[in-house]
Amino acid sequence: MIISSFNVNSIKARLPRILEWFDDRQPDVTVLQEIKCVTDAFPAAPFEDRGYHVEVFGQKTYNGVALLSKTPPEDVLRGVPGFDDDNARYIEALIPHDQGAPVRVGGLYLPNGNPAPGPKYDYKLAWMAAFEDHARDLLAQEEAVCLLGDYNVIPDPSGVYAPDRWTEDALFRLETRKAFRRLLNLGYVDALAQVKDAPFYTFWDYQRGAWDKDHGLRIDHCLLSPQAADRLTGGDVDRQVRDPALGNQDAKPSDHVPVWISIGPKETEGGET
DNA sequence: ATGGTTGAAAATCAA
Repeated sequence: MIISSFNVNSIKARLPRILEWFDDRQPDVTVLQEIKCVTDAFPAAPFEDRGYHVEVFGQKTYNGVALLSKTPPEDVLRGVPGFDDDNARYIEALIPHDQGAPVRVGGLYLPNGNPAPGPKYDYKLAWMAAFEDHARDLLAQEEAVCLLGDYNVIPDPSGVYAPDRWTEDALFRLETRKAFRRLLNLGYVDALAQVKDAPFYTFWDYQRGAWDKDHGLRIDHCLLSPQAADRLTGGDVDRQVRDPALGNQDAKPSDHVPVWISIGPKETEGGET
């Protein structure tokens, strides 16, 4: 079962390229971030035509997340429990697996937090604290859990093209990295780091020719509970989706690319692939 | 040191 995440930076502006990627990757579950539309305005039809169930947590102009799955999702949840958030940044559902135990999938769009320090950074840290509480509660259920999306966190220096230039940025500040590390210390596994060799990136700024110079950031992540990590069979970053010269030319690329992992029916011999 | 780009929206704000 392929579980994927894609910060699309507007579902409407990106639709031709998103559909092209869906047809190539054929994910069983996808979470989308920054759809930038209200729930009723989400273009569900082309996804439903491809056999997906569509769950949306929309917002006007900014943010907005969605969860699309080939099997009907159960226990759909919108927002991080117990956190009073003005923004639509989290959606979660229990997804049946055709051969094994179901996987609880949470899709998140963690606040950017810049400029730091300041109120926006305080909001980021508060969001991370609430998410940590929820992630801890999920672990206690002893299920296969996959929490993926745009974390807006660079976990370590390998995740940024010039670490020394980013030490004061909200995505890379020590306090941000420590909050991310606390999630891992709960018992979650950074799945992409398991299946790929560093360095690799998932985002390239639109400005300053970042793509051409490969000035990227690793900020989209997939965290797995032990029960899910034991079933990890693969994963990758679909980097080609960022190339303006490739793919459907009816739309420009997002500044993020899709990431995906594969979850098998049961525990794999020796862990990974 | 500044500027460079994109999207939604209607002047800027967020990224």
